[in-house]
Amino acid sequence: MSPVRTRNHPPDQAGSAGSPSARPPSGKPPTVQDVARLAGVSVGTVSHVLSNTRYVSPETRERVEWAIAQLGFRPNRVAQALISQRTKTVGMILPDVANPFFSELLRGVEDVLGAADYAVVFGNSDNDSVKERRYISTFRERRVDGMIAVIAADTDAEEMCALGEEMPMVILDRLIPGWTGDSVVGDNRAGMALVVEHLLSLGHRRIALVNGDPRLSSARERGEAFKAAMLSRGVQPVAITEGLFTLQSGYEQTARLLSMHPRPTAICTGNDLLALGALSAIMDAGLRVPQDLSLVGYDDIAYARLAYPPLTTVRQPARDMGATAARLILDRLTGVHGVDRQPVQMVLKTELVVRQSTAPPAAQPHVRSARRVRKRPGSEGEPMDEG
Amino acid sequence: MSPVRTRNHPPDQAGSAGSPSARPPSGKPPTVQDVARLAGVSVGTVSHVLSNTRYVSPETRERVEWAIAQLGFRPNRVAQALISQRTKTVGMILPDVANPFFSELLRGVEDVLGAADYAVVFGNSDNDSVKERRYISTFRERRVDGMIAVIAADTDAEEMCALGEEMPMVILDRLIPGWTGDSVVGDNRAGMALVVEHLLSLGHRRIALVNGDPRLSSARERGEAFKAAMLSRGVQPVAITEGLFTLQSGYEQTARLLSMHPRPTAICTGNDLLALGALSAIMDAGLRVPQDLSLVGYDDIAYARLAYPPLTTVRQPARDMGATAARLILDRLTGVHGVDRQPVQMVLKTELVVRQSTAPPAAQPHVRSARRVRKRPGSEGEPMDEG
DNA sequence: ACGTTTCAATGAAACGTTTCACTACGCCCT
DNA sequence: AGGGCGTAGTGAAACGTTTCATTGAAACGT
Repeated sequence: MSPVRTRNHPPDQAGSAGSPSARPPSGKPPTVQDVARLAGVSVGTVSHVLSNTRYVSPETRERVEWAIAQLGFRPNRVAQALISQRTKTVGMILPDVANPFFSELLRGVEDVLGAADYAVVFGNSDNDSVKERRYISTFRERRVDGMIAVIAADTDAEEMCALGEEMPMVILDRLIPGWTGDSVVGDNRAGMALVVEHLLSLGHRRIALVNGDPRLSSARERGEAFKAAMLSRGVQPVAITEGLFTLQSGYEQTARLLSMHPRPTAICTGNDLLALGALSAIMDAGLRVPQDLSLVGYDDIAYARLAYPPLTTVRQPARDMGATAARLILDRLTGVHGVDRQPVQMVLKTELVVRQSTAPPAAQPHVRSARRVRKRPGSEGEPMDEG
Repeated sequence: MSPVRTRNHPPDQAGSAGSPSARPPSGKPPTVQDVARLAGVSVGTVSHVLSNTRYVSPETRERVEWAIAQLGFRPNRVAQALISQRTKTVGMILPDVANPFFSELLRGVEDVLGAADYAVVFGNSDNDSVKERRYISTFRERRVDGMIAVIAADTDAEEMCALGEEMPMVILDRLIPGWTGDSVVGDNRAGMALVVEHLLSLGHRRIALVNGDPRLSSARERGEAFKAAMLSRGVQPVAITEGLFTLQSGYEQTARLLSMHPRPTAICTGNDLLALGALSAIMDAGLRVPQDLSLVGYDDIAYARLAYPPLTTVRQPARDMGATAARLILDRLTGVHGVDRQPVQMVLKTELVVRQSTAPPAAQPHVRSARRVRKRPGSEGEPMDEG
């Protein structure tokens, strides 16, 4: 049929051509050179076959593809990256993958980038801007094509902006004053407003807020929205306390609140970890949720629903947020707009998920003896960490 | 003091030498060439200064370091990788980062590898061997130095072994028959034996097991250990059911078990997600834990402790397991033993964590009307996913 | 004074791709 | 017949490092 070229072995039999590991175990993986030699063509031609970069005659193409299959050749992406100046890699910085909210973000990021044949490298900053800087530095040395970051509380804005000038970058979940590039956040103000609305409409008037670190925009915005929503309805917050976005901090802040007289009838929190910590403190105090006290979380991590009682909370579409950030990066990297489209700030919708941790306030709050005393978490050698 | 070399600008003033961004924004990052030119030396010398690969005279070294600082030079790791054939990158495959057990593993891996200046790239297989294969393939193209994998249920053993021949590889959490390379697992048999021991000594005799996919070694070993431990004490399991390691599956399996007459007095589970699902089913049936039924989890994910009641469970040192796997990889990559040391199978200790979901069985199990009926999870548009 | 050794630094090759300028060749047109 | 042209393929340069053989100079011994 096709004239057999004579330079080298033609694909005489398709017998072993389908087997991807038919190459001799020569130690090192085969290169385009090997393929070119076996197919009897130049390396340029092999490259063009691989990347569909130019027309190659059917016979030649077939020979090359046969040689590729024969050798089990896989292009070396390191070399590709060096020449093309694109690693098809995106770096992600987040405080802690073990935190369910962040791991959900990461999952969303990886879903989108993985499907686009990008690799994700990530680092845990532990909310420490020094670690954060270190990861950013190695990511730059590795020539990632872009970065997605959930920044620490004390991250330097100028530094980030400078970085944003250098490569596509998306700030995720937490804004930073002065950042003018792409960002993806949940609608913190709307979310917290829904919470306040919910509690007020249940009849609560003595409402407190247990919040995270107010240097984080997420905590700050939720805190401000809490105040604003309360005041706009003519209700004064009974207390606003701040700490970290951790179980431990939730426990401690709440324990303090519970000693107020009179007690709040409802507690809002800056995230679900705080709420779960609060729940422990409330139970340890011998109080019931929601009969004695209503409690609301924020984020709707998977475990909010599994708590007892299941937490009323504000759902943030964490996976979606991650996916959106990834799509923004991809858009800059491969999109038609090019790197210099207008920066966008995506604010994703949040919604109130009413479960069983909220109810109308008791007619008159009463102190009751501990119905069932749990040991304080942190005893029996179980420190309350960020979980 | 030192004779000023005349080829180029000497470091006349240290004034701006400390500022890392003193270079002109020339578009592309500076290279060793630029540094060499500015310092008036050859690129080879710059390389030796950077990697401490040979003695360089103090004056020359100083000039080079000055030039590096001046330009804000950072070595291009892609080029380094190409020439050195080592990317200082490790690939990790896991079923789902959003699963707290796996994200904890990943955290452990990243802690160790990040500290050793390795980057971690990862992919979610969703327990699908096709996706898994795809990630493995791209990781190979990217020339990762090694891989750590939590494999899917139907992963091909031969394929993995072949891969293990090619690069350092550690199998994590789930063994695979025929795998002879490094592996890190928790001591599933010992862990489950502790559970059985605990329940028996509380007086339980009607004990059931709710398990995950028995094609996974983790599920299989726990199941076998359950049977063995029971039988060795002369007690027959009342039921062993299998499904997936998910909340949903835990709910469904347990719901079925609860319709048995007489009911089991205790339920063991293959992991905490199953246990949390079981907990929902039990509460939906109007039963109390531990008064009517004892329940035990496995893994001790962070949320086991936050459930109501806090779960008695077997603690697996997930972060440690990840860290150990990472250290094994590092040992092969940089260790004194070299790549060809004997493979090791690390079996990490597990321990029973007794919380409040277990108690002696009621004198005579009775059916009681629903004390408090929770809506079945999965209603109100909240599917019970893997969480 | 001359050959040998040591030392610091140089310049080119190599890593495995992509891309670009070039070539050989057949074809068409006048 | 000869020039122009489109086509399929070639070979070398380039990417930014590391490494290795080489060089030039200074030091040293006889």
